[in-house]
Amino acid sequence: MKSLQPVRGTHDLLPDAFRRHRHVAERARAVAESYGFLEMATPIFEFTEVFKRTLGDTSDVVSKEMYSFADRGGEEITLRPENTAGVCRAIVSNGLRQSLPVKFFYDGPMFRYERPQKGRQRQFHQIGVELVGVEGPLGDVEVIALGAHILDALGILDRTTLELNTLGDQESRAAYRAVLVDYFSAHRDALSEDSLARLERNPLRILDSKDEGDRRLVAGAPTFETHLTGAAADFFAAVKAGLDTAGVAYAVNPRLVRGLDYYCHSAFEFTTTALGAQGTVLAGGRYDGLIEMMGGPATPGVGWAAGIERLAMLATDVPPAPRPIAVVPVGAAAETAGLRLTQSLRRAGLAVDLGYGGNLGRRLKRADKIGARVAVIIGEDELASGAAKVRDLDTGNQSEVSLAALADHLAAFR
RNA sequence: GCGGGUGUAGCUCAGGUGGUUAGAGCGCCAGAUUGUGGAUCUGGAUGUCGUGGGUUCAAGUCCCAUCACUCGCCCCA
Repeated sequence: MKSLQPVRGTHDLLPDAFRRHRHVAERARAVAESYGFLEMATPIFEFTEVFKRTLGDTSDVVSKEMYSFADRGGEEITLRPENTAGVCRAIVSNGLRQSLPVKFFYDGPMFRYERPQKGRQRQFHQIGVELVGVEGPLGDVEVIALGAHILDALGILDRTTLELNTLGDQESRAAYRAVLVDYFSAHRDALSEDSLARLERNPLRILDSKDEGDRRLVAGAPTFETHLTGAAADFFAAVKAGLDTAGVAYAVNPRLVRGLDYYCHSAFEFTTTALGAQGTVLAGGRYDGLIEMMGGPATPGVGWAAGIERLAMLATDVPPAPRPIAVVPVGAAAETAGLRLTQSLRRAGLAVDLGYGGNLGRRLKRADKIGARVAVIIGEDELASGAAKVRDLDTGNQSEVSLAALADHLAAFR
């Protein structure tokens, strides 16, 4: 252990930050449920094979970003870098192919061994949805519309752009890939170093290169549109028409490409310019071949994931911290009565903070600092008279309320 | 994994060309107010100057390494 620092790229979530995260997750869950997506969870680690077989050996996630280790039994284990593979594994493991289609929502930590920067951490959190067992474009439309709806519920939809593209079916993609390789190979000397590597591993990736020279080449490159099979073109048209019907605005970006092997047909990204180099806020696509790659029967699927940290940085309307009622006992005799009173108020459904020590002034100061709405003061006088002092900490008004009537009186501050 | 920037108190930051006891504001603690918070006033404590080496009579200041953060690339949420 190196001193008392957290591991690089990991962060503590103290209450203020945690409240933002929780707000994002809760809003998202509520909207997802309104679309019929049910929350579920898979383990945060899986056999390494689950990710290796689905993400593709050449993807950066597999080749350099996985937290992998051998456990005590010698099993090769990996902390999940994303959750789609785990959810699909769970569908097969639990025999859920009997109940397709399934609609899942999830929320949890993911792990990637990356160089941290703004909006990028080694342990981060994602919410996401997976719709498995629907092969038609209506599935894509619903999943994308849900993403837009959640962003809207978080107050950030108007600061994002939905970029949409198609990666076609197997046939289209193979044909286009071959044409692209020919084109870029002919201009090899003009390609950037990064793109030369892409040419070997994932030539489609060259399309969204940020390099100036690459972009000039890309501008003259053959487009995917002209290489789509009729079926793939129809599928894309149906997705666009569905989004129009659902009232979801989008911009077709022919250069949008996904890095992971399992995507086909729809690829989409909600992007923003508010997060520096990390523009993607919510992204996903269709992955019809994934379960088959994993060793299961061919099963279509479509879904997306969104980074909670990124969403939390953009979210508006984050609720303020709750304001408790502070019970302030004065003097040793009142401590017991204070505890008894506190517990009875809590059982009545109120949020109550019991002051822990010091004189009256100190305890009121503490009550003020934690944002208490009212302070209930009980000392010897109050015990004798059977009525507590109730002090409104916003206005400074103070009144006497009989102990028996306290819970009802305070109900207004629940 | 590659390149740039930064690291001084809990937080935000000052500390010309090395020089003796390292500062401010906010926050924190105490008192004015031993049964009344917030405002004000008075007083107090902050700290391995990220860490480890080196140069020097002398290092917060210069050099090297390392760690962390940060910006960009790769890639991605």
